[in-house]
Amino acid sequence: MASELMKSTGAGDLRASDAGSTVLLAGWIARRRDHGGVIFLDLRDASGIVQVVVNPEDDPAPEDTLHGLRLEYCVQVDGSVRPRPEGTVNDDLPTGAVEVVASTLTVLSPSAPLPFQIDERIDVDEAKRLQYRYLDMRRTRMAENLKARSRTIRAMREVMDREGFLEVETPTLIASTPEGARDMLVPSRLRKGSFYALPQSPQLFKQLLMVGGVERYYQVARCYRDEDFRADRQVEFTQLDFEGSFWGQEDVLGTLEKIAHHVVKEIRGIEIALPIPRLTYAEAMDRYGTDKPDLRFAMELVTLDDVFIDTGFKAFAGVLADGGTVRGINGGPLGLARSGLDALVTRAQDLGAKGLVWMVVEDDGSLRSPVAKFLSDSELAAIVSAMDASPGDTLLIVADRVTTVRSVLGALRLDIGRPEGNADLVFAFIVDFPVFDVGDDGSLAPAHHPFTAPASLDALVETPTTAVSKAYDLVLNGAELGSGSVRIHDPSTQAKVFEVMGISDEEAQSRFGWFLEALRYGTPPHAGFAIGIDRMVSILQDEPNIREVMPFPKTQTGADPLTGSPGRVEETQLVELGIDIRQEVRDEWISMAIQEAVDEG
RNA sequence: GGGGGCGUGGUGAAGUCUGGAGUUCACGCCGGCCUGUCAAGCCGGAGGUCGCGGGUUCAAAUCCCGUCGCUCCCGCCA
Repeated sequence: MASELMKSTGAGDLRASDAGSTVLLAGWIARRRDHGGVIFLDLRDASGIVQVVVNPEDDPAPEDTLHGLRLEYCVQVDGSVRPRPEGTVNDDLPTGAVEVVASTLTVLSPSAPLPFQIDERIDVDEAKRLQYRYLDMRRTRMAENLKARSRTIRAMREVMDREGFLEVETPTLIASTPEGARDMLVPSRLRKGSFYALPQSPQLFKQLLMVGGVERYYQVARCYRDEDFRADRQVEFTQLDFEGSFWGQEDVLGTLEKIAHHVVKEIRGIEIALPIPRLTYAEAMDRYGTDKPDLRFAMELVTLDDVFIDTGFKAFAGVLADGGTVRGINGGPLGLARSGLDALVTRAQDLGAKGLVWMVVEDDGSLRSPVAKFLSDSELAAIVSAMDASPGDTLLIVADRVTTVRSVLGALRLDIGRPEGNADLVFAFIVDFPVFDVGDDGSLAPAHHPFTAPASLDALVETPTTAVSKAYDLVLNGAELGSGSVRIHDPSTQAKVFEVMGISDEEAQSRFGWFLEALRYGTPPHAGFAIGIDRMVSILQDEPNIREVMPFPKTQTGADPLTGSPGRVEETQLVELGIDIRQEVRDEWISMAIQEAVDEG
């Protein structure tokens, strides 16, 4: 039997040229204006909104049904499209030139009173939105974000297909190889006491694909990292992961430029300038105080060590004598009152600085500042010159260890900086990342996974603290969109890198033995990248956090208010998995159950 | 693990600093009127243990302590 036709066209697709045609619509009542003798319904479906005119005397449905229509009822309308009468055209609606006169109206499914209004103008509490996400996504904001997400992924696939990449799915139940972030673990029933891990990335599998001769791989990959949440971090997230054989850094960055260009064109309808500018890690840290600089504005950090080399100002002299540095940013014409300047000082202290020196350039070129009296005329003049300061500019100066100065000024820069001109989306590549992050105490911590190729093996061995690797990031508007690297493809280099990183042969064999074995069979040179899709879409959509572009995200404590996950499970399930919950955890469950019972009365 | 913000009828907000009757505004909901509205309009109505617990006080949405939830940030995220 043929399926029953439930709708013939999208409500939002109707235009003046459709006038005269008969249509079958189905959707939800977004708004109703019941005048008694005539009822106007704004019918919304996935395509948009159109006005339906219901005349009770046409008998499209029983009178009490028509006047009983409520918001978000799911209805079907059989009717004819006609131009709106003179003077009633609604220019705010794409369909505003026409309306549909209902000949038959059927309630497919009534709606209970709503927990919140499907209304763009109200910022409903997000916990409530997540609990009723299926209603939230009827709102334009979520509906548009889901569409943008889909179009972004489609645009990415278009580039990958065009470039000859093979889409390959890698497993999501894998061996745990803890590499920094905590793994999400899944117990095995067949092997009690053993656990799978959910992948933090398909890293080692995609490298196996290169060994396997795939040459060009990509995947829209769900990844998991069991760390704390942020506005741009969820435990579960999605990446465009890709890798190429006989590839080096230039091939990867070139592909990223194609992806960025195509995605922005599809989502924003604009063409970004290529090539994407590049900064080395060292340059980025030096000029912007961060490895993910927001390049929509300049406001670069200026080093003032030379200016204060013989200063009589004890605070600066002391810092310089201890091997610290004095640097500043020209905040431009901030026009702050004393209270605003004091707030910046407090902010700097919250960020870890011992203090913040502010200076305002007066009309005559002199500097107004609490510390001006401690500085010589030549020092003041040198500051103005070094910071390219003009009358009205506010200068912010921090003296401390270099790591502190960078992080504080980098953060202040983001606080006060505003996009210049029509800078909207500004991408950047950060290249030449160090192999190790050097702590203030001189300790070394690997900055990347141990499969990242060093720029020079000799340099890595001889001067590990300054050695760089063939690792690179893609940054957009101050957010890290993703990371990649050229990988190590030869076992002897891999062994050396493990050694430098302090990973013993035994440890390497036990954790990655299966992978190291694979490297022995003619592994091609290869390189790749992973783009955080959630972050990219959230920025393209001007959203403040990635939850807004995820259909069913979790809250900051890892819970889903809709389904109640994570939840406790039956004892029988635990027994089957060979999992024994400690008594102190059980006690906690009991006290939480009591608390919940109390909360519910 | 730590720091900040928020929690008030179904929704959003004001009230909290400076204690004095659950007060106010908008939307929604229920009933009535209404044939050109489009955030329809007009009339009437219902609806709240001010997240929860404890304390101070003659008196607590308001002050104090604790706790839960949401959120932003630090740590963490090779």
